[in-house]
Amino acid sequence: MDAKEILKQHISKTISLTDDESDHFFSHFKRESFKKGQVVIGEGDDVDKEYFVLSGCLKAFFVNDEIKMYILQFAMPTWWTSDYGALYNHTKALISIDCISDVELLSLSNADREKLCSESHAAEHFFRWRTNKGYVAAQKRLLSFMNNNVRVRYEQLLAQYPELYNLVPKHLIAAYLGVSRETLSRLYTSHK
Amino acid sequence: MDAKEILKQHISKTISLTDDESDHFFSHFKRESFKKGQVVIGEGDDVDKEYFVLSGCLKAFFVNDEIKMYILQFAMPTWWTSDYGALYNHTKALISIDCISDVELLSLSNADREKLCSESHAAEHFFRWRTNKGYVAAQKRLLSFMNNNVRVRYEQLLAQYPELYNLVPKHLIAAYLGVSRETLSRLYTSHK
DNA sequence: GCGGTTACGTGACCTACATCACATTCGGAA
DNA sequence: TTCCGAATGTGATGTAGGTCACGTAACCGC
Repeated sequence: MDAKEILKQHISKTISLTDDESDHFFSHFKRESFKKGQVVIGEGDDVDKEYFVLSGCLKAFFVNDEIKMYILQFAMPTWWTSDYGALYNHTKALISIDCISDVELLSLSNADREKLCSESHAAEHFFRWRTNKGYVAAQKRLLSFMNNNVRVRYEQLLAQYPELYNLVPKHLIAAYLGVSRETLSRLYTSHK
Repeated sequence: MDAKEILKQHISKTISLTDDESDHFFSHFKRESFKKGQVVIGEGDDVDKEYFVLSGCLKAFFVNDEIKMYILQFAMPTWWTSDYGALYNHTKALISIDCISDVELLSLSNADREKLCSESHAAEHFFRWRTNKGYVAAQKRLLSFMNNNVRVRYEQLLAQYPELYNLVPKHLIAAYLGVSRETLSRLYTSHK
């Protein structure tokens, strides 16, 4: 399935567009390819674009004191990712994004998103609902953080995204769960 | 300042409306008053409305195993609150909301919000940006949770919302920070 | 194929925070 | 005013998870 088709199917879950509208929407995106390990957004960068994942997996993360890394999101196909704080507020990136595997992306600039939204009520509607869902998911994760211990959070993560188990190294899973790699390692070796 | 004026000033930070448009927008809201301690949304309720706070303070919280309470949000004047997961997905409330002080609210039903958004591109734009900001704030809080210990999170909270110190009991501050009230108490009594 | 970097496990020990128990203070209702 | 429950402080002790240290195995570039 080609890039346009993947994007089209994704947006059609929220809004209906004619083929012409869909083409117009797609025409604002730019295809970008990255190799495993490449940096898409580095800390301190100016952030002008957000990204729609066609294939592969990225991580959006924050590094504290140049030492500890916390992963905010594993971005999988049909997910959107960027440093939205920096993108919306026109500040330097605090969050970095790099590639866990080779990836294919569609990028959309801040200006083009706003252009699409102002031209098209439907586009505005789409982006409203995309963020609504993201907001609810973020609240849910926050709650899980407060409410559940590491073992439960680990099991929930794998239950929801089983493909992560083979796709990403364990120390990154630990960084997503907010624990040390040693603690995560002990979770599934120690019985009970 | 009356309710309409408060709401108007709030939305004018994001979009420009004529007086007529502003009146039309406001006409979909219903004024609601609650006394300290009253429940606005209870766990298990059907959720049909979201709320804009005119005055007072509410808490949006989750109770685990009928024992531990975690506060997701202290809702202050000009903030919006609801169980958005339940509201958007038409499921029963998992989050409860009640009043820390006497409260004046403007309620907006799900249907009226969608009506406003479909009638008015500007309204859709407003709600998109409202959620965008909420999403960024939720990510920031998640990061603070992973990155900072209780003392730092407590200091950040009071630095950002000093009024909370006198307004809400400490055990609720603890529930927001995700720690026991005893631990919070020891933070500011023990030196250093 | 070699050498080094990365991933991962594991033991010993440390620390932040939770839990339990109890005392004290304070605000609101009768 | 009196009383009761809510809010708060504080000691003793338990525990999840962090940190440090070390070893091994897999992977990657040259």
